Amino acid sequence: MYAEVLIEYPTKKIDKYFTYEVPLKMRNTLQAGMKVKVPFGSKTINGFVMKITDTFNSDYELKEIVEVVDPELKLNDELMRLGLYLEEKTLCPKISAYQTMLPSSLKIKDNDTNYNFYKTYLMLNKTKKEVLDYLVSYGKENKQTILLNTLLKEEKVLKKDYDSYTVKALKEKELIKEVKEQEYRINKSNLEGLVKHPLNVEQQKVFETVKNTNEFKTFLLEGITGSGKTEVYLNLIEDTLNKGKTAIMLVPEISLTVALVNRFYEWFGSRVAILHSALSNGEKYDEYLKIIRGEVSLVVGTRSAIFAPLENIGIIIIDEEHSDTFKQDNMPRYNAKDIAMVRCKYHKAPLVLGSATPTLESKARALKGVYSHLKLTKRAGFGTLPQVTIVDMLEEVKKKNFIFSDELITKLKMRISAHEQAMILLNRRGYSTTITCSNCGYTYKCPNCDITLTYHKSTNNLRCHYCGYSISKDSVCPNCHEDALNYLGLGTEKVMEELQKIIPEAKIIRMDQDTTSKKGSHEKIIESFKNHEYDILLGTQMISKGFDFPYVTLVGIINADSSLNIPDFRSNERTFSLLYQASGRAGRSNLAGEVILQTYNPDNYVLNCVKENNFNKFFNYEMNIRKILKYPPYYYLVSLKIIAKDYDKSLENATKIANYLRKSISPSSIVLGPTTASLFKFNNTYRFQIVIKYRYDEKLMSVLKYLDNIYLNDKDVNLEIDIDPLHI
DNA sequence: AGGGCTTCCCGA
DNA sequence: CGGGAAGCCCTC
Repeated sequence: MYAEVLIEYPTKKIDKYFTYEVPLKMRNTLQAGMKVKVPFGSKTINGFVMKITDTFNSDYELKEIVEVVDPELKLNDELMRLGLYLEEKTLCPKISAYQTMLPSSLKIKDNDTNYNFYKTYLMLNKTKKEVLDYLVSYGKENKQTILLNTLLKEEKVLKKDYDSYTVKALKEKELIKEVKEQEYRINKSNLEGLVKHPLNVEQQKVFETVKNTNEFKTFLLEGITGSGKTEVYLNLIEDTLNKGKTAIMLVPEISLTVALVNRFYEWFGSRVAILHSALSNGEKYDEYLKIIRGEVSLVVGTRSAIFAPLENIGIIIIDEEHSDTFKQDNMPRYNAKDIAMVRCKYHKAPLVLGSATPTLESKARALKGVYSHLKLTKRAGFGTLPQVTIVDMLEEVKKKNFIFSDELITKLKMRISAHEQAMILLNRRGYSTTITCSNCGYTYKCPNCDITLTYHKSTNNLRCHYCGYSISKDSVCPNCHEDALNYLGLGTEKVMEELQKIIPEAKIIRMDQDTTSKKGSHEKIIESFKNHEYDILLGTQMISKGFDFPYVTLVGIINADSSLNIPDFRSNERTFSLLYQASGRAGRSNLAGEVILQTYNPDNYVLNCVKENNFNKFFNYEMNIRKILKYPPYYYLVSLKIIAKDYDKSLENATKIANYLRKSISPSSIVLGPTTASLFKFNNTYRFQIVIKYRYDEKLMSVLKYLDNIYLNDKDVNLEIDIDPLHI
């Protein structure tokens, strides 16, 4: 008996089957889909069993599998096939596909850690009568008798709640014993306070439509902000679980969705497992065990939760389907939406994609009838859509208002004195984005990347937001030694400082990457703002996502147009979605909401669509651009990045690849480039990019595979292929 | 990926 | 002629 094993080094070079002999003792237990330890070269490392075979015909000597890492964590047939699909579609090593599916705690480096988690309990070691007799004869009361009395009433108690001396004494008298029990680190029962809001007519209709689907079908649920999509999801999941099936619910980022997750615990309690990157390895392992053991029927999580090893899936829901986070930007470059489709097809289950601002791809498919189009057009409850005002900052600058318009300040003051709350969004962290010397023109730049360094005042240093490089700031220009350093560009730190000066009575809290680096800090900030400990929440786009603050009546957006200038064909779409989502934070209760967009381009079409709360108008406008420029959803894209330490080598190879592509793929496909990639110099490597636009190209995949293979063996030049990239 | 083995270049 | 760095190739 032999096993075909993949070695756990995620490199294409050794991503092939190695044959091992299965030792006698494993012949009944070993199965495909299990992790094993195998001798490889000079050491023992993790491997992954792909196949069990009876025959082996080659002449080299085989080694034996050492042991099974964790026989419980075995991938089922569906996921094994999904791994091969992933390799095919994203050109990733097979092993990295399987590594994404299994909890990272089982990767090589943690080889010897036992992730099972135990708690120690104390129990009586004698009959109750014997203990009672002992207590009577003992006569007095002390810590020991208190513990014994408790154990007469309760079967077991946690050891750590009692002092070790008492426990030791009673153990020596053989009156009590210790027992260890495996426990899950996350242990939620149904949270208190469940309120099931009755569905309104629209919600009910959506619910009924999806609920009665017993085949694979993709639904696009387009619902305006505050229209109660979550309520529909909860009902659909409940219905699915009642049918004895399981469900996956994907959200973009869990740390920002604590309230949503709690809502799931309220409804489904211990039937929920959560999976996301902020969990510790142990927590992930436990949640995974619950799923594998069939103890939960609902998995709520981020991107990789789409691989949850559930059986009998009855529905998959992807909330905020327009979010970029569903696509992984390193190996394997998969999109959870694609995986969801494959899994739903396999299980003959419906897939629900929900958003207020769906991707153009999804909406176009819905309009074509490829997806079934569902709509929620009314805010549930009291809320109304906010009034949006565009403020022309060119006019404000004439009045010497460089950051805040008069209107925004007046309204902020008004809202605060009315004891309401406001949010201010600025999509840049730090203090100022550039420091330039006005004497010699020197600008601080990252030595590894081709970008300016951002100044952080709180730490008094300059940082590269790409590679993390940081240096402390000098008091004079490091080049000409003049005291002429200028702070250009706005960051959240500076906006906070200025705002506090203008409205000293306001209690402001800042939320961006710098104030949320600690675990649980998101939650803390959100909680304290929700409890009205602050008047203003100031932050980057992380404050725009799905929060529900009933007292927020004003949202101000500084530099609303800044993200329009990013050279990416999706920047309009992203800007619209960001501004629309942010606007949606205002006026979610019976208090009317208002949004102020500050911009230097007041006539911009995208901003005016936001002002009108008109996604359809934006959609039609943007679709037209995409059609003319041959971008998705009219064309598919592939991006190739050629990365090398040496500039000439990078360009030379990029040119070679582009020429080869033009010759080899279908003439109907378009090859653009090579051009410098958007991050041209990053971490001391030079990066060129080629973009392929195609509609249908039979040869493309095999050509890409061929190129990918060639560059495997080139140690100087790296080729990264991204199929259906979200950023180019 | 990482280790071991070969090759290649330079010094006294 | 030796040593050390750099390149190459194998791992079931």
